[in-house]
Amino acid sequence: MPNSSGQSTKFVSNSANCFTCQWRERSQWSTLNQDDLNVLNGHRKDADVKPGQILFRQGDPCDGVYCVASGTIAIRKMDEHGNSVLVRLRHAGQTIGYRDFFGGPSMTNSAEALVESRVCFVDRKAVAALLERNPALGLQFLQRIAKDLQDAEETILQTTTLPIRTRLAHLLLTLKERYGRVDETGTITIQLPLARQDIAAILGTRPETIARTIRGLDNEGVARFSGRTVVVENLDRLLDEIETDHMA
Amino acid sequence: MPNSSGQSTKFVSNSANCFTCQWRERSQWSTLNQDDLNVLNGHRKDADVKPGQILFRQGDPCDGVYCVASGTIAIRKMDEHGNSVLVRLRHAGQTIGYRDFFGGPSMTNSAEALVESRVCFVDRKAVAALLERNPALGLQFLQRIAKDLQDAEETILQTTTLPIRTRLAHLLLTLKERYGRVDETGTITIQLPLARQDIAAILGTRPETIARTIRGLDNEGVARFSGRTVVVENLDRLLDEIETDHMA
DNA sequence: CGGGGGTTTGAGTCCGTTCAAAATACGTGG
DNA sequence: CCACGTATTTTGAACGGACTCAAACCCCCG
Repeated sequence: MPNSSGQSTKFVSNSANCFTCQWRERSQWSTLNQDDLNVLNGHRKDADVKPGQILFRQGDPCDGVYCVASGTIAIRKMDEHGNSVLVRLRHAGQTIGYRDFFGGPSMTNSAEALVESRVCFVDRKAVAALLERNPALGLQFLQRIAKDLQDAEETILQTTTLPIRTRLAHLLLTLKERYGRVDETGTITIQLPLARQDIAAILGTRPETIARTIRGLDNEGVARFSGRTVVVENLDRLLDEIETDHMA
Repeated sequence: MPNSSGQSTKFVSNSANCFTCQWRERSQWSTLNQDDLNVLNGHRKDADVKPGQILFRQGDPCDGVYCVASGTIAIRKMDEHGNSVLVRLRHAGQTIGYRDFFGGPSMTNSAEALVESRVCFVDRKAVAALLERNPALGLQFLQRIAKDLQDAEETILQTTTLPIRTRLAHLLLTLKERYGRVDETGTITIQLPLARQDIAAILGTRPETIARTIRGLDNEGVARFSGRTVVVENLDRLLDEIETDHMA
């Protein structure tokens, strides 16, 4: 059933450069020395991907790993009935596909650009060679997968216990870290990289519910929404949404 | 808020033995040679844990990893409001706590015996020493965490898309693998290691809902429940529950 | 026999869904 | 730059699955 239509992105360009990549120090590649970097950079291809474009599909063979140079990528998982969720977001500087690189023969989910992005692809053999040369790299991946698992368990807990409004507040708070800007008065402006239906897919609900929930937050002045721009004037109001749980 | 009451299990006994452990070949320790096994066995303690007894709590420092010699252990995660879910089950032959061993300083969830069990504990330093001696061990852990992450994502997908009845059917199917017995007529009998409230905690719902859902399956003859014994006479009936989705 | 935790059942409510339609945003070509 | 077609978002009304609260039941154990 997977890999039903369309084609995955072809990585042919070579305009990026690992040596000058601003994200390298914060990525798992930070452990690589100059020689290693030469290997990495030599086996790297990149591509410019447009919103909606697919990097790879669930079920595709795992040919290597992907690095996000800029933009935002959605990782989706679907079942045999066509149900799907947006499992996680990957941002500039993050790597994609390493779980399946170690875990299984094929991709267990698909990757799609949400906004115009630039992505690098590193061939399977190159990754294997680097792991051989530099054992610390494996530990880096290990720690990242461990973190991903923590996040996934956090998501499980939240989706089964918290109402959608609270989960949306959580999402806004995490998006704030990466896409938010604070002005002198303390007002926060977030440029969402997500369409409404993608917000729905992250929270595991329907677009209609998201529209209503957003309207609710907007009406009550917790956050002002217009298109993909969110303005939060009073951060405490938003924090209250996740504190109180609106249970007790 | 975590680690609120009671005390974790003390591991003092030394009645188990890694060399004769029947699960070793199927575990990540299968890569260890005789010398390595000596290290492992020398730094191992074990304990007999009763139903409801706690191995460790969320927030505890991560002092090492745990091996289930027999029985079933529940891994639970809770948030600051007291909400909790049963994130996964660990059975005889499986290891516990390796995610936090690599990922973070402290335990991100707690472990509790569901039935009378025997569990080994391996000291943090011993695990580190073994990883040093045998790099393949790290890869083994890597693959297991990757698998755990796959399972977690599968759970996320199911909890957000499937109704509880279908999820219960899924759960029964997986429990069948480990706790099921098939007689000559093809009838399957499953001895659940779980109380009703734990089934609820796995599916992310309330005990009342589980009681009603079980009653539904029972009434319709999909599976007969009495206490912790489940009898499935026609496996196809159960499989239909997850096939059709009862959507289209 | 009398707790006491776990399970079941019942009735009412609510949150989120479904289906359908209107409104808005977006991209493309004239 | 505007007009048009398409996709996304919003709104409405009705429905339904799971939750809440509460009581009864059960079973195991002392």
